[in-house]
Amino acid sequence: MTTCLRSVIVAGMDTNNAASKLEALGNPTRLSLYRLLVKAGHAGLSVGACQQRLEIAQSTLSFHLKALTQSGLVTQERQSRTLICRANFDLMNALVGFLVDECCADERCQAQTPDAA
Amino acid sequence: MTTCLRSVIVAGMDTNNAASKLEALGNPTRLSLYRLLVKAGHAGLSVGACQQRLEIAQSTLSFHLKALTQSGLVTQERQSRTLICRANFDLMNALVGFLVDECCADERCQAQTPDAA
DNA sequence: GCCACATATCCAGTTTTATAGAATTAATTG
DNA sequence: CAATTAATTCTATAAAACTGGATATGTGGC
Repeated sequence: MTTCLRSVIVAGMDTNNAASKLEALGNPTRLSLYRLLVKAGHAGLSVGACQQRLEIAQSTLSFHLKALTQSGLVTQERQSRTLICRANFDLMNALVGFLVDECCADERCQAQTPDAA
Repeated sequence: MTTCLRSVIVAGMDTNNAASKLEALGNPTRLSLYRLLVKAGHAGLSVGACQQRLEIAQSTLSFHLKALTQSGLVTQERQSRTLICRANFDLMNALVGFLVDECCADERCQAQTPDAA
């Protein structure tokens, strides 16, 4: 149905912005962590729960988690002693949108943007 | 309409695979290059044309282009003396699909996968 | 075969990541 | 305030990425 899939909105995203987010996801440990949170959905997971599942050193997890939260792809909410982590789905959608933005702008393409130059 | 957008197929993608592709896109220079090719669509662009637009050293472009082609995100076709580069849209779709795969598997979600565990 | 063109590889140097043990901060409970 | 739990920061080290100048390779024309 969609060749260039363009069904999401690109909101306030530029190249450097998007690159830093993709870089955050471009590490096996961080991607595993992110996907763990994607699966967990709105409920999220505590840092400790993530550590148990990923089986990596605490400091290593903290290092990668920091990268994901700083990029905005993961949000955190304190619940007394534990920190709940959640995937930021809106940002993911914006990122995906950016990747396919202006897809085939110089060509005919089934899924052209209405506002493409 | 879709909260977790899941309209593409995840084909032969695993975490390490996806991470290496995301890493390839997670650099401003490479992301600019990739988006240049996305805009160019099926017609693609020669390496020289990319260099003119990006204004970086030849060796630097070659370095980044190699990363993109090795990851499979960009394909190349020789036309006599020039190399035409094209974005691999199918792989991009697979990558996006992987990112949102099993989205909210542990939660109710509008766009659940039919085969999710 | 030689020359011009298009692109890749080699080779530094510099900067950035990734890892994890040890120490530290922060929040809760008694 | 001492003890406990949860998570981060400090520190060091090894590995990898990024850059661009110089050089090499492949391609086509004369």
